[in-house]
Amino acid sequence: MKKLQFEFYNRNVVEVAKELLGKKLNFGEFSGIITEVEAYRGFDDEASHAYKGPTKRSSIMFDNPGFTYIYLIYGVYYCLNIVTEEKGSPSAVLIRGIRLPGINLDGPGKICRYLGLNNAHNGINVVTSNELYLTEGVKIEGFLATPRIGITKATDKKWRFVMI
DNA sequence: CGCAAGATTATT
DNA sequence: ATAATCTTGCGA
Repeated sequence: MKKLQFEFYNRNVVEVAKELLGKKLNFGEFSGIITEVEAYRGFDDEASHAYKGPTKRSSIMFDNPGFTYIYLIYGVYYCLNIVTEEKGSPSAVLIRGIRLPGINLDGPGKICRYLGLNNAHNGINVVTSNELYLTEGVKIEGFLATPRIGITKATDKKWRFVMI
């Protein structure tokens, strides 16, 4: 199946987040439908890792779209993001939920634990990689927009999107 | 150099 | 409600 191209990711992060719902996430032998995402954008979003400018961890969010951003949270769980928007415009979509045949994964930590994603998979180009990439998935009925989970700042932004 | 807080989850 | 557990980021 054809991979989602550079142009898909090179757009407003909120738009990309919404459209990622129903898309298929392929990693090795795994292939699951994305059911829940959150958008994070630098500069005007206090909850973003990129809010205070590029750092060692968040600098990839400032770079080209279509790359993975994987980080360790609370020293315990990894979270998978896809970088969006043009170089210099920090933003990323956090993958919070996917559905595999026979199993439902809700929560970014569970996804990475189940799939075996870790910092070795940080910075993968999902447009060209054959190990980790996204393809067209299912047509969705619709989605809900809610405040994001697990953050203490910018909770007024409804940038969490859940597939119905 | 030291320390507090963090885009989470399982358990009490 | 809280522990687990470590990297980042900020202050001294």
